[in-house]
Amino acid sequence: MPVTLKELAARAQVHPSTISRVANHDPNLRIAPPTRQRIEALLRETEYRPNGVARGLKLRQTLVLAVVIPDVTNPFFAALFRGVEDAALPRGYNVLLCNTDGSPARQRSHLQSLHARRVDGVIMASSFLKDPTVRWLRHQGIPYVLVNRFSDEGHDPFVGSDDLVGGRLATEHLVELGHRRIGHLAGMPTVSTGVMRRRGYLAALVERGLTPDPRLVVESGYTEEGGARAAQRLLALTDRPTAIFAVTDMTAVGAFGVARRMGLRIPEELAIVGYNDIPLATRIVPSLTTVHVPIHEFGAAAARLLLEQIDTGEPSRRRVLFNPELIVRGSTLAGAGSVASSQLVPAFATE
Amino acid sequence: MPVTLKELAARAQVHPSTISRVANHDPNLRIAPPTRQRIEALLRETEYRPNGVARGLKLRQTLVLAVVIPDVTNPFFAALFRGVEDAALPRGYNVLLCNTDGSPARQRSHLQSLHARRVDGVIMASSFLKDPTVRWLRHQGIPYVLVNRFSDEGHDPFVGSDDLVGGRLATEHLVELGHRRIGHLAGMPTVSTGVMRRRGYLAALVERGLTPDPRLVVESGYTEEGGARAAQRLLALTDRPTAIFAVTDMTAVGAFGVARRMGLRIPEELAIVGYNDIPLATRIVPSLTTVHVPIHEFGAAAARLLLEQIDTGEPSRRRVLFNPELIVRGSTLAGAGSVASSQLVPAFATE
DNA sequence: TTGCGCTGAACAAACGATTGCTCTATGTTA
DNA sequence: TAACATAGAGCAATCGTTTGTTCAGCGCAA
Repeated sequence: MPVTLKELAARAQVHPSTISRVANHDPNLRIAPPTRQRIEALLRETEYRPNGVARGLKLRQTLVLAVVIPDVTNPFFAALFRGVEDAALPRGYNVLLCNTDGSPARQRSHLQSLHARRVDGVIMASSFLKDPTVRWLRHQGIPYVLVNRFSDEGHDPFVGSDDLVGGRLATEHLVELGHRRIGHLAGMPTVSTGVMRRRGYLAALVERGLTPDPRLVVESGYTEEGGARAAQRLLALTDRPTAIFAVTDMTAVGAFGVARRMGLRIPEELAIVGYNDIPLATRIVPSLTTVHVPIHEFGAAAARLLLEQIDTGEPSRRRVLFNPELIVRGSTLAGAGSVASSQLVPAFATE
Repeated sequence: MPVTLKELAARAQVHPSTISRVANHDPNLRIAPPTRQRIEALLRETEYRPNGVARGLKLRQTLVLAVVIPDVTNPFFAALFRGVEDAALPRGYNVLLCNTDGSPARQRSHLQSLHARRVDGVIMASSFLKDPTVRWLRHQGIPYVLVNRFSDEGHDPFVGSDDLVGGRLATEHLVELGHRRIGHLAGMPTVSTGVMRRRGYLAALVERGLTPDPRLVVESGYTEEGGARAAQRLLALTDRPTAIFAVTDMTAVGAFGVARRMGLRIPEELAIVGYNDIPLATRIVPSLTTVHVPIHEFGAAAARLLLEQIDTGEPSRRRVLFNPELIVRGSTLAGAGSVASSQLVPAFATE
């Protein structure tokens, strides 16, 4: 249905290659002005666009990137994706979105499919610490960038923030507020964010002279449901914590729900700190104290790092790190909610 | 880098076409058992996967779909996308995600790019009532399905719900609660959901003997910011409404923020109804009364309708409609929040 | 021995675009 | 006038698969 070079060639009475050169603005093309005009008119008239598939076959580049994440329904990953798309689009790339639901099998199957499609590069935000699929990517020579979660010894191009520092920041804040029993909704031991934030949590406790209590660390995974489940276990303890550091905002939201159903007032009876500063953090009541990371910028930086590798043809080992930043809101400091929120509301609110 | 048919052919001492037939399990292939085994062993050993690009060129199908939405950062569209992916993946399709930010120009540019890539089909959730790009899709013969928003006279394959009914449902609920002055945060007059829900709102008022007041209808668009802006205008009226029907949950959330900053208690001083029932609706306090639509199913049904067209090669005019359903929660009925929420919480909450 | 029918593969033409190279006029210079 | 440079195109290979067709060789019956 769409017009091809051959058809245009027939109509313009020239060879297809000539059309191709005109369409691609070949700089050292010698052509008679009338011929050029005839062809250009035809190109405009037919709105000719080269068949991307044929072009991809010949040029060995598809102008397609892929983003592999656990679940776009999680606002963190949605924002991350936007960062990637916003950076990739001006360069002519389109972006495939692959949700793994945290399943290694689904991840593997996605990557194989992406490889068969010859995508130009992969941005992965769903990697595990020991991740065969990451090694597979490396081995296949597919350009890739890890984002938010690193893998193995960190010998991959990576964009993220220092989760150790972030975990410490969050925990120190709670200690400074006077909390002695601080629980942790921990991520998975197979995921870098999980181990690093937990490590930051433990380091902060020890540095402040508190003795970590293993019963106060409950694995929650990264979903709201997991957070709720874990919070429930934590709050069922006879000597329950007065504060919780949740590995992500979504798990913190899960804890919120449980606290509300138990009738615990936040922050008076239970202080909660999250991680990532997703938009939802300012919409719940009280607003959520959290560790801010530039999510959109994560995606954009990852895209740039990936495109750089694609351009140079060289795999990179660059690591782009952003500083995590504590944002104090109402879930840890009564009154801070409104303060923080008035600082954070968009301009329209002050009209 | 990846292995090709030709290389395998050289190694197996057969012609590439033979390898291809074995790899594709050509049913009427006659081949000597030893040869077949030799080739199959080679295929397994090298983990051969046909080059999708070359395959796409030859077979004229890319096994790629595209989803075009305003913004995946909006939970509604994120869930919609998951619906599409979940239905398309088992059929071997991957899905491109395109965000338009509501800009017709960006939408047009995306579609042109998708066309050049020869995606097998497009699912569009960002269409306008008069939308040249929809007509362009039709004209180009690209299989497509509209979802949530319809276009033109509705002569397109479509998945969604009856927004007129939904708007009426929401408004009737408020009337029945005794509200006389009911405001409407209206969608855009260029978008079907906007006009239909507004029409439903007006119909409900008239049917219940109330006189619509034009000043109570303020255009908000579909973002939280827009909702906040519009709500602010509405609540600044001397004779301000006691209830608001917002065209979407996100705009309702914007109104929530404004109400809170103005110190208005919800639902006592201001009742709010949203639309779509996104997950956020149950996470805010009080939880949001809203018109439920099966978002994930929208996406899945759209994908099925699209694949059906791709399979048959025939454009469809089928319209898949789901019934909108009112979910009463705390933002209109004090106390209903906890009731509704206890009905809606996942199993873990009752442990 | 000729001819026929199979089997088991190879052959070759697409799919559309890109690009180094070749070729033919024409124009220029010696 | 002969030699040569240059402009303006066409030629053809290639990217990796798919698939209709051809073809060589063999067994077997007439």
